[in-house]
Amino acid sequence: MRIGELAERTGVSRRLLRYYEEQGLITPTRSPNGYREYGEPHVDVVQQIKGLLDAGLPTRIIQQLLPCLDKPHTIYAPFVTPEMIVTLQHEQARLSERIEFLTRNRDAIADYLGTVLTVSERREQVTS
Amino acid sequence: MRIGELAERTGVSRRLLRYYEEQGLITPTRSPNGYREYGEPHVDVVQQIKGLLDAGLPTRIIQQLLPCLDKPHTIYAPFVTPEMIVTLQHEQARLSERIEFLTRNRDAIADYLGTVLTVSERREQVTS
DNA sequence: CTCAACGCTCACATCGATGTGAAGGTCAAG
DNA sequence: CTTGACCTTCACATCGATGTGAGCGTTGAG
Repeated sequence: MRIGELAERTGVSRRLLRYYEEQGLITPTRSPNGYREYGEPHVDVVQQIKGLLDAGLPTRIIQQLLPCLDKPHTIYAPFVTPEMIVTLQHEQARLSERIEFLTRNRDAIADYLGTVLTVSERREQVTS
Repeated sequence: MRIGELAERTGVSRRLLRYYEEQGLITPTRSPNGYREYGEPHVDVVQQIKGLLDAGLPTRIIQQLLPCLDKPHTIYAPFVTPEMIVTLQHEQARLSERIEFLTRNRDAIADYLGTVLTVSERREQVTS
């Protein structure tokens, strides 16, 4: 498919799709006329990128993460440098921290909403 | 305490502390000489802000979140507008999505590392 | 008294993610 | 053959989060 369709199906602007490419996150092939050609898998990858991006990860990191995020692991140990492993472990830890932090905050909001809604409910009963 | 100490204790630059204030996230008092004066609780609040910020939330949202993130809920239902509640619920849902997404990705990395490390371990045994 | 270390404001710079638009190529339908 | 809807590249603009530094006030120690 071409860039327009991919943009529509992923909700990511053409501009950004080209940007992701420029950042080395995706590498579409080119038709003879120079148009970018994307395959079906690109839809998921772009969603992935989008998600990681607005989770606050920079493209630099995403680039390192992507290769190990597609299900059938096509890259084996021989191709993975020790530095890569360290980076991954590091990034994994950061993700865990992030998750814990967000969970704590979400739960705090839940608490708050729980209290607030209970109170306004009680008031409703009184005034009715 | 003054801005320098707070910066040092939170790892957030003076510049950013002033920026947070400008965005309405913290409101230090002022000494007679015009210096900002922070209290002990500000340390935690700033950490909170920092965390939410690099989890990708914009200051605009953080501003709405903060009031319901301090433990003793000092603000009750009467002061909470229905719009606020809707915003909070919305933001809570977004946080949940984010958490799920990050968790999936972290687990994928864990998987990958598991595979990779197992393989290189096996190779180690063979070559040794 | 003076100097270093801090504070203040203000403004301009940078960086990454995005938008927007110009100038032009490709192609299918009328 | 033209027109409209795509595509291309390139460049400049914007936005939020940050850095940097100028110019100036405050304060405490030597």
